[in-house]
Amino acid sequence: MAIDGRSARGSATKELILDTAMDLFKSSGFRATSVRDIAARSGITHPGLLYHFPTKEALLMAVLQRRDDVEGEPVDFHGLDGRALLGHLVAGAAKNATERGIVELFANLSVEAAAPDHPAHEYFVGRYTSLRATLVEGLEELASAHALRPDVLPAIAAAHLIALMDGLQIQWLLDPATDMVGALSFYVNSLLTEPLEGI
Amino acid sequence: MAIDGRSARGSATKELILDTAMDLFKSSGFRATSVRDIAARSGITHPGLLYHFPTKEALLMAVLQRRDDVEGEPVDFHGLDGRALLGHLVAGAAKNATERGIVELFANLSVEAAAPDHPAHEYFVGRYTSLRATLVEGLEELASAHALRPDVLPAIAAAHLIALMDGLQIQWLLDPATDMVGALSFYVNSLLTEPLEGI
DNA sequence: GTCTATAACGTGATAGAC
DNA sequence: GTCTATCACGTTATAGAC
Repeated sequence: MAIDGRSARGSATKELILDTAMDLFKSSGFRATSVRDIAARSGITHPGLLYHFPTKEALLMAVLQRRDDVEGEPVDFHGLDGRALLGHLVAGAAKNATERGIVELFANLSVEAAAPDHPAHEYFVGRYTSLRATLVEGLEELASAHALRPDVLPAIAAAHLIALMDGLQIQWLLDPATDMVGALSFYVNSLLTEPLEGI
Repeated sequence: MAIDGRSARGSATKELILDTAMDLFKSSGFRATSVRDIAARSGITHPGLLYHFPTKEALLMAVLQRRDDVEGEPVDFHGLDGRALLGHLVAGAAKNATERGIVELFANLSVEAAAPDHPAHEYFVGRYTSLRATLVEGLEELASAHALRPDVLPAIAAAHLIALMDGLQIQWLLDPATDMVGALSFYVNSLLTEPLEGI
């Protein structure tokens, strides 16, 4: 809403801190990264950092929010037709398979944030609710276009798709030989009367 | 191998510590539980505990091992025919839905243990490998009995089943209204020519 | 507004008395 | 086998200089 893109989000120092934090969260995970580490790599001391972000968890939330704002990735699938939506899902899995750090981060956070008192709890609940709703919508659209096999229930298939993405990530983290993309696209195609092109 | 069942596993104090640790790991998770907490609830001091289990991680491994020994649950599905195997999978999900603490514990550990240097890494890799192999075996048996729909690939379906169990648990932890058992049994029945009785 | 210095606490782990 | 005492470290948070 501001005229220059910077003041809308905060100072340059804030941006630097956010970049550094995201890097370290990716490569080392949230819990294993200390506020001191992030501060040192940002060229300031750790209380200096805590002036900008009062707690480590506030910093985490800012990183997550900015990732959504910048990449628009996690749930911003609206406006796509059903087949494109499923294609993006598979493409997202393929992209994840090139970034182990961020997969670890989100896998860890998803389960950490299961605790109702976790600072990112509401964020993840909203993220999952929104993604699920988008998927149900896309699948229902496909159903009315007779592009879905007749025994597919959109509500259940949506839960399956999300569960497969999460669960396959765990298997892939434990054993990098796991073919996340192959397993996911096999399921996607099992929903459709006509297979998705190019996968 | 010892004559009385006790000395095979350790002293009564060890058993008490293991019980207490499992309780606390279930209710608060591994990382949020301190060695001091476990020791206090066991009626000893924390160096007293560390005499029996030299590190917190050694204690964790002992808890995991004992759970396997006592319940024989996680991967000891051998000797079951394919349909019974799938039934036990669904029954396990139903049982999990009554014990939030242990679902949180294993969900947390699965992703924590994705790090190759985690003390439980090999344990979880072995656990997943073994479960997957058992499932592939059971599904192949069903395939040769023509009990499987013709387009089902055992290797992929096995990965799907494990991923669905893990992924649905995450959704259920974030939103307890999630129907883990329904979603899992729907997938199981979608594999079979004849639906599983009683689900 | 921004940061340095420091506090106050909890953690896992160890040394050595009993 | 269990204890007291202590260590070194990481954590969040605050007081106050610039």
